[in-house]
Amino acid sequence: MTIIQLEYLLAVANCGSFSVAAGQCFVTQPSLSMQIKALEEELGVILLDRTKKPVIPTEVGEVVIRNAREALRSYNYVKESVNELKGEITGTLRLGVIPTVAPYLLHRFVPAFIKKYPRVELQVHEMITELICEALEKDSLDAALVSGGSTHDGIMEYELFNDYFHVYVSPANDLLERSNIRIEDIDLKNLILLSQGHCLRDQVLELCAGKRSAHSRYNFECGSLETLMHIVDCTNCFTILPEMATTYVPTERREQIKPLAKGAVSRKIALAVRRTYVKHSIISALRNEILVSLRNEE
Amino acid sequence: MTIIQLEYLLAVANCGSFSVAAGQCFVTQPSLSMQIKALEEELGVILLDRTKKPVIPTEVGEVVIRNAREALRSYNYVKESVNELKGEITGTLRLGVIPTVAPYLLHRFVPAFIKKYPRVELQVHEMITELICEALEKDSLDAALVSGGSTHDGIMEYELFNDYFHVYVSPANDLLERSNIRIEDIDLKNLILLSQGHCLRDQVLELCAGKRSAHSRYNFECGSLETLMHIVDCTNCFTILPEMATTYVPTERREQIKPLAKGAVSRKIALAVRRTYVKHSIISALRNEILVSLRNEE
DNA sequence: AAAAATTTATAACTTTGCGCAATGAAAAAG
DNA sequence: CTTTTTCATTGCGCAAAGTTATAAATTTTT
Repeated sequence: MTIIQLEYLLAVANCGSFSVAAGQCFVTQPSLSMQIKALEEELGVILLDRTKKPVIPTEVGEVVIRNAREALRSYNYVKESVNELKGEITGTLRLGVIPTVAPYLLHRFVPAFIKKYPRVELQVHEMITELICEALEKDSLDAALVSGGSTHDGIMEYELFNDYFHVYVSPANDLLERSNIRIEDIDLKNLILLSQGHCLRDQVLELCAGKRSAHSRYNFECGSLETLMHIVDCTNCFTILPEMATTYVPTERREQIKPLAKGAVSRKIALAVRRTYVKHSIISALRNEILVSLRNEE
Repeated sequence: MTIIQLEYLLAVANCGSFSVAAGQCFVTQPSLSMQIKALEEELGVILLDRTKKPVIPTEVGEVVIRNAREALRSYNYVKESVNELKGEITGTLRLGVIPTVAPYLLHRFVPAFIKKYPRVELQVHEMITELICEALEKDSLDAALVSGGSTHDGIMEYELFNDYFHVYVSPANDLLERSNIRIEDIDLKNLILLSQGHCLRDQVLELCAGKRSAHSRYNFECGSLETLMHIVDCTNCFTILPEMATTYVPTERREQIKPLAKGAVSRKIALAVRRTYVKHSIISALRNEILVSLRNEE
């Protein structure tokens, strides 16, 4: 049983395919297959059910995979601990970012970060919260930028800042005249939402909970806030945006942004990590860099 | 960084010598030296100070060794978990036993155990509690039979049974006439003890705490209870024995054994394991076998 | 203090194991 | 039924880890 074999096993477990896993591990498929086979022979059990598509772990496989993940974690921490002692910020950082944060935050800190830490390979993956949580637990992400409070048990969050909600109103909507809007003023019929899976959608729905009127008859559900705004512009609807997203609204449309009356309504942007995370120094460098970038732009 | 390199590193850390470590790892010394060197080069730090005899870890080395131990633990648990699932009791069990327990307990369960679990290689090491604790923490023992409550923090104890204290009196001593003896009757001047390091010695001293008279003028301190009894026999002294040790006193000397008046004075024999121990199935099989052997002989 | 022994490092050679390319077999998709 | 996809099998090459032999340095012995 080698570390490589465990890595290959986890790769297959993560993506459900020998050939895809082989690609991710940068080896050929036969090479990976042989190693998995050797591992199964040594342990004396079948770990993966190849008859199913996608390939799924057997009962024993589930247990071995769970323990192998833990083993690789502590194994990698040996190297990591040396880097920490040396004060070196080196290695790969796989960062997940939710789609409603990525376009408004990444460009603020990424350039400075990669310049300051040239020995860190930063991999950014845009994905929704649910996938981020899975990935953090599976150790296929090291950290993620998410909306606070939307993660599971095994995940820890470092709060970064508050992101206040605003209403973005169509020029054709009556609310355009108002200087600020109360939640009570909102008519769900004219509210356009992000598609399912986005935590911002859930937060907006939460915000309007208690309002019993029917949802938007348009039922536009789209994947990016930019699209959402464009739809608002050409209907008589409105949507709710986080402050971040309002920064890049062109001047001629600034009038359409209205703060929510009771200003304390916000989401908290947080840096999420596995509870037993390992890359302490890189991640604290990242956290610091994000906070610095925010301070600079205020 | 390979698992082998970490194993070699731990071997050196445990025995303080490259050549001895190589022997323990069943490879030649150059082979081990090369691997350690490769590991140091990869991590970019010196792990071992070879100028000292015995070889000691550097500051970074200490950290790496600690984390490497943890990594190997979880690594080995992958295999172990499969054995548990298969219900197979296989592998090596390194069992430490304190010297005041070994001669009276081992023969009761070892034969049955090795017969019942032929695929377990049982290695018994007689050593004092302090060394046992170190060995459990360093993962160079899997489990140990000790006197309850004498272990450190990272160690967990499964209590097995009570072992009551008795007084063993010289035929020349006045106490010989008594049917039982109170602690108050004990004159420390005539008490013979085991040598330092034995937990039984400390327990006996604890028992007599508060008594302020001088210790035995003979100051015999010996390493085995058998020797202790022989010395008692040819002086006018006495000693305190656990019940286990009285089982094999010849009939003609049985008169010399006196229970302690308040019968609740005992040590508890326990099976000690590291808090994060791994060989669950073997160890629970062992525990069970010991308990069965006790039941059979009562 | 010199000699012997012990311990770690280095060098040359051998073996083992992992990866690759090519190919076969079986199942899923068209 | 054919085509495509996916995993398994085979044979070959290279790199990594092991071995023996030997050097260098330190400790122990005489």
